[in-house]
Amino acid sequence: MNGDQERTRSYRRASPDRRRIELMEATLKVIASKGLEAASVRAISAEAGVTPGLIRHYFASKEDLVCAAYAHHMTVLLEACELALDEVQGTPVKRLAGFVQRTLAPPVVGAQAVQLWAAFIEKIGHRPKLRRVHMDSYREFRQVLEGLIAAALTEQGLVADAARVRQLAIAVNALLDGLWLEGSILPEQFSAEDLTRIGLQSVGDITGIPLVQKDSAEQ
Amino acid sequence: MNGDQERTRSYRRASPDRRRIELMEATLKVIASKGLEAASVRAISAEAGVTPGLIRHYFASKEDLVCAAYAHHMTVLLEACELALDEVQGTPVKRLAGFVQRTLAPPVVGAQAVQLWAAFIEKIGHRPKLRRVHMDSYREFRQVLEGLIAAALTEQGLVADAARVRQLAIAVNALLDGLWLEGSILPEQFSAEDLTRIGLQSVGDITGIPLVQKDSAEQ
DNA sequence: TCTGTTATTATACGAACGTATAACAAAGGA
DNA sequence: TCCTTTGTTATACGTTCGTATAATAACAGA
Repeated sequence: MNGDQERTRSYRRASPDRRRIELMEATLKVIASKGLEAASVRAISAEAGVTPGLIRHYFASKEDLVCAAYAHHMTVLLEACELALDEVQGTPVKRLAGFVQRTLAPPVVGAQAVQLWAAFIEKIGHRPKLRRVHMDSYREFRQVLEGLIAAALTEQGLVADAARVRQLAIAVNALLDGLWLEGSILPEQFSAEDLTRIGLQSVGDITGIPLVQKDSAEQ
Repeated sequence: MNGDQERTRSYRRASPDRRRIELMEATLKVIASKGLEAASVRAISAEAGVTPGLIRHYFASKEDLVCAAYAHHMTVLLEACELALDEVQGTPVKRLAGFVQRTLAPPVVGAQAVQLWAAFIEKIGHRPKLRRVHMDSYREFRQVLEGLIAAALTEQGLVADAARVRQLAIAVNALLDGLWLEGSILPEQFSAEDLTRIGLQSVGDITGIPLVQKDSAEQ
């Protein structure tokens, strides 16, 4: 019935780099969909379509795999974020507004994303490696935000020293974090429009940069 | 050497209600200090000073214990929050400012608190009971915030309909969540003064209610 | 003081966990 | 075509997990 070519070949090799990524992404997928408890070595290897022993061939321990998966996840998110930023053309103010909108919409907002995030946050208290990854990611995200805010302030003719820009970035980052969290955890409570409207309005209030046009005028 | 009265009595009974609470609080303590992975039935019972079998006498399963512990934790937090609110006297604006300060300072801000919170958030995606507890807690917290904001707006002579108050409460709640999160996860990055100053300033910007006095004047 | 109730302990069982090791087989170079 | 390399599977070990059941002991009421 079936092609007999598959009968004789019981498995296929993959390049080491490719296999490592497959295992890390399988880890992320299992944690996001089934939860941390269900993310056993056996479940992860099944998701990746390999046998459990292979994990030990690429990672010294399960903890190493989880740490690598987290770092990989953050790297991908950050790169996607920066790529998306390049696509947003226009004035600095419009770039800031676009960034806020992207942060508060799928796929950034989503149940699986927050599940994954919470799973790693829970471990950060005990794992120095994970803490380091989190610190670096947070710092880089905030620096992107500082750049956007500084440029938008300049465009608006507002003056702000570095300390003030840093403070604004911290506040905006916190606001976006909080909206992202509740929008992801309780999606039935907020519509997508609610989230972006509140986000744009509040970021505008905090920074003093109007991101949402008043009524129908001033387009 | 020791009093021999303890020799003959190998254990002490406790009232059912008392023991239930002890087990729930031991659960919270283990999760907060050692993490979810370490929170086994044996570790929890050891923390509570009893044998593992006793847990099954009070809870049908470990999952039941964890759910009950989360609900208990949220109840205690909310009650403490409301009690603290009663202590803050003064004008509605000062009450709002006091509430923000309390939210962004210990013991609300802290590594163990965020660890506990993340552990439960991670489970919410799979456990309807936990999701319900989270929804109720979030709603109640936001309603407290809405009351504070509405009163402060009225004091300032500002008009706002219910929808706008709700939107402001969502934004303020998100901001406080975000500041609380990063302040708890990376305490070395933010001083306590940073956190409250940014919080008061930003909440003031969002709501249009000045919560921090300008320079040294207008006291 | 005795007796009944039940909170608590003691012990055990099967399953699943992370890890270790040896055998196997797929691919590349000679 | 054969041989070497090593990615991959197969199997197994010891531990710890959540849960179940029987024995024990603390306390209340007669």
